[in-house]
Amino acid sequence: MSRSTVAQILRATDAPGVVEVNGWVRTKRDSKAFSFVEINDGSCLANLQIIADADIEGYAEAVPTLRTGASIKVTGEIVPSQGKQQWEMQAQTVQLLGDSEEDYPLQKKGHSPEFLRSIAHLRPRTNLFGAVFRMRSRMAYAVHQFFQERGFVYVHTPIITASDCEGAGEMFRVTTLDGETLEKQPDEDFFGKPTYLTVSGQLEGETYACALSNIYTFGPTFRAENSNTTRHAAEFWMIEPEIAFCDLQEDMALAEAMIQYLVADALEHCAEDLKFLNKFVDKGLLERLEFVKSRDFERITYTDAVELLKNSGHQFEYPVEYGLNLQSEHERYLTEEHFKCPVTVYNYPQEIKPFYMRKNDDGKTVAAMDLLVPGIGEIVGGSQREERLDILRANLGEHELSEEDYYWYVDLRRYGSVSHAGFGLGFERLLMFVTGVSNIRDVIPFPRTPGSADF
RNA sequence: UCCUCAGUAGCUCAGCGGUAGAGCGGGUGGCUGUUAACCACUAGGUCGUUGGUUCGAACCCAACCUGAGGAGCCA
Repeated sequence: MSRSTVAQILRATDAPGVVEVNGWVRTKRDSKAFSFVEINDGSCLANLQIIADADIEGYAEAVPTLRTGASIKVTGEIVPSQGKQQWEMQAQTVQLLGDSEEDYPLQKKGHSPEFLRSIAHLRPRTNLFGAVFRMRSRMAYAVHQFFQERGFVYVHTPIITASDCEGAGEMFRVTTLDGETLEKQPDEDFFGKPTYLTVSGQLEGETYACALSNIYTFGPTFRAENSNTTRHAAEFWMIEPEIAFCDLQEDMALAEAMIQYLVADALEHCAEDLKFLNKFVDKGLLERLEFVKSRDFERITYTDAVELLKNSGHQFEYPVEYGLNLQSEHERYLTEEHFKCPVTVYNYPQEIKPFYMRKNDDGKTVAAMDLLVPGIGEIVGGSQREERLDILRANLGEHELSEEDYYWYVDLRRYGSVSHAGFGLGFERLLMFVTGVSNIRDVIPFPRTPGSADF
């Protein structure tokens, strides 16, 4: 007899016969002579309903005291259900694998996401988190598929780094020294110099793009910002492609194509989970995803966006002025009110952007872009990189950065420099967009946020 | 970091100055096909912490802790 997953059984077109299945009890309903037991093994959203007659092997030991959360092994024949599901199991034997104590916190009823965060080790057993994390896995696979199909090379940039990708945020210090030694003898540290957890693999990624042409990274990223919002985490996963012989227009096109590819992949491969999320989490989800999949994204320059906002007649809390950063409310207006679709804003004033972004011919702006989506805001940030040696050196000076620290980055411009561009896509923000889940802490298994690193 | 709101049973919440409540979950019993099953009975609480006001505080005041939402920073 073969061991089956719930997904294999429920997706069968022909009756699978007698099988063994293992899982965790979601709910049980007793009658006098038999019990209904529903089990879930995470292989899909739906449960398998098991009919356990009171006289089968193992019933007396296992079933009467069976509680939600317990793990069981059941064998039996898969038969058409008399109820609303297609298949159910007529059990022949049942065995308790692991009892669940009576204070098991997950109930059949809905729980708040805040409560479920406090039991992050058990929340994957819920429908919501099962759906989210199956989709997380599928989206990670689709990211690789998207780039591999296009001939991109996957590069593992370092987690521990001595270089700061300016503009990316505060860094976590990595050290083996105690506080006092760290202050007095920093050169005695493990690496002989101050080191940090990476805030971006971009600078290292550029070096590989300037050799392998098209590369991407996909790995954990760390920001020590004291950010307390629904879309920031101290540890998150980021995808950073870097493309040689590429300008900003191509860069934007790649970012847009990637979002559409991932949305289409989710619609095709996560239909059951999406249907659930559409029903219980975000009623407009499926409609929005279908829309994003098929419709071209909008593009607007920063300068035009500022004009548009100024002339919108809309009262904003914060001022709209050339040279100021666009606030959340401005970005929301663009993507949610005005265009009502994803929008890429590009060509930002150089004063508000980091040293490595390429100066445009107007002398005022740099070739930067942010891709904004409704409900979340910025999901992608990218730019064409400054490939001209003299201008890059001048930029370093203007930002009071030392060329010594960045010598290897500058070298790329000394030996066969080429135009190149790239972007960073926040994997969790993509997941929020694709699942409709509104808090980043609910799309990463064990979220790390200021003051919180449990589990 | 700033602003706002909230902490009462395992969970969701009611009570808002006068003896601590409900539904669900748990336990016990019943029920021949259920689907968040149903019916009956039952156990379960330092009302976030500390201090204050009051004859009396879950309730009013202060500080702190924890959580959430918004802002900034960004992915």
